[in-house]
Formats: sequence, structure tokens, C-alpha cells
Amino acid sequence: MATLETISSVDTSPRHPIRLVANRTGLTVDLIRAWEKRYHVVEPARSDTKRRLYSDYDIERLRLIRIAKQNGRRLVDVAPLTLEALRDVVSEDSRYEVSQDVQAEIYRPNWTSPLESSESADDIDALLFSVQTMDQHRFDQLLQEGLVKQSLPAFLQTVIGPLLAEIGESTRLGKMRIAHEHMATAHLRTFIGALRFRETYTGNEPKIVITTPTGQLHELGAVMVAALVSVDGWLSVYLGPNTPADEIAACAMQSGARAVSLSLTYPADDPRIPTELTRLRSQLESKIPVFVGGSAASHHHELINRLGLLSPKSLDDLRHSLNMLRDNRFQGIA
Amino acid sequence: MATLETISSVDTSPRHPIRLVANRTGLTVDLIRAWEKRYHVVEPARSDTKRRLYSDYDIERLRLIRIAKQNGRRLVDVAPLTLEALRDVVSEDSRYEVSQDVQAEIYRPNWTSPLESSESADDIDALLFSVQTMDQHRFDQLLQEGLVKQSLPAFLQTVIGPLLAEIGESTRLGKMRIAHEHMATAHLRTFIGALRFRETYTGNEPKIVITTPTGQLHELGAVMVAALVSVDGWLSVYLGPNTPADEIAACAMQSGARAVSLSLTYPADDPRIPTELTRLRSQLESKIPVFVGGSAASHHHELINRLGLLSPKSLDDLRHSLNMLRDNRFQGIA
DNA sequence: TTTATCTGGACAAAACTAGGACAAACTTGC
DNA sequence: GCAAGTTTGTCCTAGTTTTGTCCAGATAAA
Repeated sequence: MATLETISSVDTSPRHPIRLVANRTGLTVDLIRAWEKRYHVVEPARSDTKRRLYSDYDIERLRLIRIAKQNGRRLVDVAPLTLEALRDVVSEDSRYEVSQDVQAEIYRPNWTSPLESSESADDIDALLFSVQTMDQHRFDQLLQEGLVKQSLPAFLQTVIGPLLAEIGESTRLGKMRIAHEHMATAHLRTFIGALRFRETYTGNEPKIVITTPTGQLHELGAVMVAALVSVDGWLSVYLGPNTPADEIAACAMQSGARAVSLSLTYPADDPRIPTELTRLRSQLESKIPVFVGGSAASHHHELINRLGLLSPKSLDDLRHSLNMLRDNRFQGIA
Repeated sequence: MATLETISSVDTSPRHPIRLVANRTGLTVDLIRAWEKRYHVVEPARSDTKRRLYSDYDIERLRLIRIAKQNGRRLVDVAPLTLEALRDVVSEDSRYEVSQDVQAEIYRPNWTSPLESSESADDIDALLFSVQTMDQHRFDQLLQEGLVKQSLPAFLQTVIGPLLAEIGESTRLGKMRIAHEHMATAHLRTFIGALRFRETYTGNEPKIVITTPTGQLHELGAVMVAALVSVDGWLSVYLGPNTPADEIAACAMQSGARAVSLSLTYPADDPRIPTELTRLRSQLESKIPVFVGGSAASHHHELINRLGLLSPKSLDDLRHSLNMLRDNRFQGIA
């Protein structure tokens, strides 16, 4: 349960000085104070010597408010909104979808605790049912609703992960048709892919290149990573599946990425994998870490260690490492 | 949750400043005010300091009026129309907007000028530049803006099509890296895929199964078709790429689809294509037409004719056939 | 000591408002 | 086909509101 907590809540403990907040949000120190003075945009805690101390929650709100302003919103309008409400506003602006029940959004608590497992199980059952009946519209609707109930990382972990496992298993056992699996996969690709730009853009996010190496055609894992890291203020350069090592390296260099993430799923024993990983590592600056995840990553355990690549144990683990890297607290190779 | 209402109704509460409206509609601030002054196109509410405050309803009307104007309508004519009436007008116009057929010429008033070709060319250049600089966020932004300027079918034809051709050509000639092409393709997959659910859903749309057959891994064409047909009131069951014929047939039957659409691109001469197409045709009820499109469709011209499949010459052609089918005016096999 | 942050206020740039002017593009009448 | 009228996008001025930046003097941290 410890993992679930870390993954789903935005930390509200006050600890960051104003300078760091300015760096991370792209706002000036003066401006942050002016906003506080005029509209109480954030009311940070204070140290015993009156220094402002901001929480991750504050930073996230400030970042979103900056984006909302960029989209033409007035400060008066967005200043009193909660984090959740802000996310909705920003996402509505960047892709215009009809806003849902705004009323309900405003009174929702600021960060959601992970769902009761029974509730998640119900959600998954409903999703499975919509897949089996080929009701793509319902499937979409359920995904949308599920995401409203909890944060994106929690949603990926408690709903999407188990759902994919279940669908894979059912198809393997013949309880479900390949067509059903195809429909679900294709739709999840669209759905999760579109989440990536709901968050952020301040212009000074660190970048990460995300893809799958040559021979790996399944991109769902990579898309999930792309969506996930955007929550923590990374800007992902997503290359889709099946990208040659040379191209990944070139892309990382051109875009000035701080990290690379690969997803390995199927086939697990593709003979091209060792070659590609080796090439990639040798062409990249050594200070750029390469994360290798996905269900097939464990098949290449030894290779990964030998090359000095990183193999996060879970999405949460990856997320944690990236947070460290972003804040320059990264310890290097595990 | 009252799904249908939430999805189809547009919020009328006034809350957006004029700047945001300009961003979303692609109109200039001056122009929005001029329209209000002269024709009372929209009469926004005011804040206590006389700032204009627009509702979602206003924004949607303005967006449609912009498109109607682009199609040659006069402001005086469209200004007083309700949102629903505007939707009708725009959808009516979009039938002729992109088509080059002589036949359409008859119905086509002489004032139509879809878009200055130079303007489209500029848009494409900007998109290409953002691909070359690996600026994925800019790429997304430009796509979004492009879509505001014209209707989806016109956008696909005048921007996305040429863009893909240009990228493919540049990559082939080595002017662009594979990584650039990958990024653009992956992003377009997300972007176009997400457009599919922008339209309203009443529950009694005719369904169409859209996919690519076994061996065809490129899904962009299929995704474009899925987005396109949703504009004309079809509900697409999208299965992603690489679906076996048996599964396509099973899916069509289970979902009660009225049509099937396949996209063939690469490899053009895959030996599995004839087998798969034959199997599909034999397993489907004969009253369900199968459309085969994509750049590689012409390689199988003879086979397609022999099996009684349909091979639309363009996206517009496909759209036209589907409209006939939907309205039960379909003449069967060409 | 030097650097960072604090408060409160001043100032200026940017954005918005209203009303009107103007030129280009289009329509209509002859 | 040409001239007169209409429509339409853009720009200007002048006054108001909103928003970003800067300064001065004080306190705290490195």
C-alpha cells in the first residue's frame, strides 16, 4: 500500500524555497509574490523566520495557472481553483472538449486517495464487459470516468494495468477474441496517448525520449510512460514503436533529452535486442540514463546490468528515479 | 450521469475572456468585437468592469461561423443562426468543400474558395519545421490551430495528406531522419485518433469496422478514416492494425456493422493480402460492403474487383459512398 | 560580507473598451 | 464591363483595467 500512496497523492508538505518554485514553474520570484499579494493564488506556509515554503501541490498549481494564463484565462478566474479544477480547465483549453460537471469538480478534494480495491475491480469488470460487447463508446466513457475518480498514476496502476493483464489472459485462454483485444488496445493507445498534453508546458521542462527498440511493435507500455512522466513535469519526445538505436540516440542528442526510456514486451527474446541496446548505450553520452522497462525487461537482466542501463521495477519506481533526476538528486546507476 | 445530455449540450455560462475566444476560434480580437458591433453575432455577458465574458456556446458558434465564412457564406446570412442551424450549414458545405469532382461543381456555388493554397502550404511548412526541430509540443499546437481553420475532412485533405507525403519523401531522400518521421507519425496517430469522439453520440448511428489486415502494420490511414466517418454520423469500431480476416468478420457480425473499411500501405505486395481479403469477403454477409483504400490498394486492383470489394479513389470518395449507404441510397458494387 | 528573501508601494507595459476611419473585396445595377 | 454601393477585415485614438517588473529598506542565510 505504501507504493499506492506515493503514486497517487501530490505532496502537500511545505519545503521548497521560492527560488526553486520559480525555476520549476518558469515564473519570476517577483511574480509569484505579486500573485499571492493580489489574488492569494497560493498561500505558502512560512518558516519561523517568515520565509515562504511551498509544497509540490503549490508548484503544480502554479504551473497550471501559468499555462491557463497562456491560454487566455484571467488570473481572477483561475486563482481560486483547486488543482483538479485547474487540470480540467487547462485540458479543456488545449483540446476543446465540452466541460463536464464543473460543479462537482470544484468540491472534489484536491488529491485523491487510491480507490478501494473492490471499487477498482468493479470498474475493471465494467470495462471488460464493454470490450466483450464491442461497445467502444462505452469503453471510452468508462475510461473517462475512471480517470476522474483518481490521479493518472493511480489510474494506470489500479485500473489499466490489471485490465490489460486480464484482457491478455482472457485472449490467451480463448475466452475473448483477438478482435476484442485489438479494439481495447487500439482504443487505449488513443486514450492514453491523448493524456500526454493535458499537463504542463512552461518551456523549461527536462526532456525524455520514449520509444521501443527495433523489433518491438507493441507501444502501449511506452505510451503509458509518456503519459505518466508528463504528470511530473517532464516533456516527452515520443517516437512510437520500433525505432532503431541510432535514431534514438540522434533524437536524444538533437532534442537535448536528459533521459531515455524503452519498453520491451514482445517478442521477449528477439535477437536484435542485445545489439540495439549496446549500440544505444555506446552512442549516448554516459550522463544520460537509459531506462528499460516492460514485461520482457527481466529476460535481459544480465545485459542491462552489464551495459549500465536502469531497469525500474514498476512505473512508480521509474517515476521516482525521474523525479530524482529532474531535481539533480539522481545517484546514477543503481 | 446523464451521458447523452452531458455529451451533446454546450455550456452557456459566461466565463471566458475575449482573448481565449480568439485563441480557440482562430479569429482576431478585433474581429470578434467588430462582428458584435455590426451584426450582434454574439452578445457576451459583461464582468463588473465591462469586460466581455463568453460562454462555450458562444465559442462554438463563432468557430462554426468562421468555417461558414470560409466556405463563402456571408456574415449577414449566418449571424442570426442558432448553433444547430450553423452545424447544418457547415456540414452541408463541407460536402463540396474539398471535392474536385465535376459533378459537385454543379451544386457548388461559384463563391467557394476552400482555403488559399498558399495558406495551407505555409501551415505545412510550419509543421515540417516543428518536426525537424523535434518540437513535439509545437507540432501539436500547429495541428490544433490548423483544425480550427477548417473542417476535419478539408484538414485531412489539404494539410495532413500533403504533410505525410512530404515527410515520407524527405525521409526517403535522407533530408530527414527516421526519428523525425517516427515522431510525426506517432503524434499524428494520437492526434487524429482523439478526434473520433468529438462528435455527438445518439446511440443509433450506423457502425463501420475499421482496421488493417494481417501484415499491414501502419495504421495511420485507418485512423484517418475512423476520424473522417465520425463527422458524417458513423460510429466506428476501430481495431488497430494487423487484424486477421476471421477476427474482422467476427467483429463486424457481433457489432452489427453496416460496412468494413481496410487500409493497405506497406508492404504493398504482402502475399497474405489475397488470402486475407478472400477469407474476409467469404465470411461476411454479402450486403456488407468492404472498402479497401490506402496507397497499396491499387496493387491489388484485379483482386479487389474479382472479390467485389470497393476501392474508393480518395477519402472524399469513400465518404460519399458511405453517405449513400447510410441514407440507403447505396447502389451496391460499383 | 555577500547573497537571498521579505514587505509595501510605484510604475509601466499589456490588454481591454468604445467609437470611428479606411481600404480591399465583393455585389449590384446599368 | 464599369461604376456605385455594400460588406468586411484591419487599424487608430483615447481612456480604463489588469498584470509584470522594479525599487528601497529591512531581515535572514551562507
